[in-house]
Amino acid sequence: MKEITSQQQRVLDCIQIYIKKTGFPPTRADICRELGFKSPNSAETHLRALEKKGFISIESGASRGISVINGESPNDSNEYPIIGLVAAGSPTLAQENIEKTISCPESFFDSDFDYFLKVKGLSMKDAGIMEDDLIAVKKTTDVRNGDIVIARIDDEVTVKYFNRKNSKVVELEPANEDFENIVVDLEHEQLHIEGKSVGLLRRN
Amino acid sequence: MKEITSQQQRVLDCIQIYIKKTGFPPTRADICRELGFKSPNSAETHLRALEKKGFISIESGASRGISVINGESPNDSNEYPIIGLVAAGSPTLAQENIEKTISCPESFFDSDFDYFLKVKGLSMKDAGIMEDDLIAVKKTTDVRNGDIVIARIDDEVTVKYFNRKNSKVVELEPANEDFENIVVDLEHEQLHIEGKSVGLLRRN
DNA sequence: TATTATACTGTACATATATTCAGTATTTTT
DNA sequence: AAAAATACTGAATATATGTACAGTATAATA
Repeated sequence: MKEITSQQQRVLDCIQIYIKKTGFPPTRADICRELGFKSPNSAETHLRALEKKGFISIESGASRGISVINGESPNDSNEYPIIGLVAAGSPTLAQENIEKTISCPESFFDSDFDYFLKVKGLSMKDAGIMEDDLIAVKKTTDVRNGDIVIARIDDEVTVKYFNRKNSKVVELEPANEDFENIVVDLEHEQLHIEGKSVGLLRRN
Repeated sequence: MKEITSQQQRVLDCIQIYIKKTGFPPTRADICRELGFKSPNSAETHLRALEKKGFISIESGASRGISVINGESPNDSNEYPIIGLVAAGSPTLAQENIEKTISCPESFFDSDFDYFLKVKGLSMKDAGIMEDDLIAVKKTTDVRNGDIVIARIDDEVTVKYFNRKNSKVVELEPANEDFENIVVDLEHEQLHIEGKSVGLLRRN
């Protein structure tokens, strides 16, 4: 994406503000009125430049056919389910496990994520994870030592620090001295990594 | 808001999907194409009905001048500033104190809020508030015992539990035994309550 | 039973709108 | 020094689009 000029930035801002106010994009004439241009071609050339540089896309022939690419607060807001950390059973996205959903921008956390997990218990207290906190979980098995993971052994789901000791042993470590490490011998037990924490949300 | 019919719901869904896909609202002809109508007037009458019932608003004369009222994922997403908890100086919304902004739905936390405060130090560790966590702060002086407040004494800003001992003394209590209570004698010191915490956001 | 709302087709037309062409001038890049 | 990009005015035009009018039919309401 090339550099934007200050005038082009003004036009881009104008488009975004117009959409925010009215719900639909401006015409060339609208842009002229907002920014004081006297010819619709002034807007037109700016739009062409913005399109060429990748900031907007223009649907040819369609009136108001402007859409902002990577708009800072576009309709990229999605519904993410809140899943309860039940004692038994993996956190599936099946309807019956979903307590509620939260509307949240896609790029809200540093990494993208798939659902919120509602925490039970205080085993991760010293990591600042309290009861009823919502952990933003990214579904992945690609985890590293020190990551906070959502792990499942048989039907038991827990949130713990991940620590691979060697090819055969993984330790799941709580962040609370009242709890014990869970040592998993991969030769005799199955360990499922459901995902890892990429963020946390607490609502008082 | 009156009851919506199933056909009107189809039209409303069509509009929202169209906007999500293209970035701008559909024309009457677009709606006809999507839903199989053969006359633009079919769309027109549905639009009028939806407007009358309060689901959409129509800008008269403007092409594609449809905007959805209370759209499920509308433009209710606002920019909230992140303010650093500087050792000295109150957290004002002045430009120089704003590190960044976050796009976030207005009703994201249980109460509305005004800004995010980036936490320094571990004095509220046992309340699950860690270094660099973002506290959602609602500007208010209406705080109660047990609330987590953003307090300022002279130029020192801290996050602590609020505890009013009596009419003359307030204690600000950390959630970390390594820290001491701050006892404020209101007759000799000025205590400013900047606001209280209504939520927390952590980005790994 | 009369009236209103819903749910369409089909035609027509004024105007809202995108878009091209012809200029002028300044700045940036090659 | 030439070429390209930027930043406009002004006029012209094809068409995209809203919208009104004329019908038909069924369901809901008063």
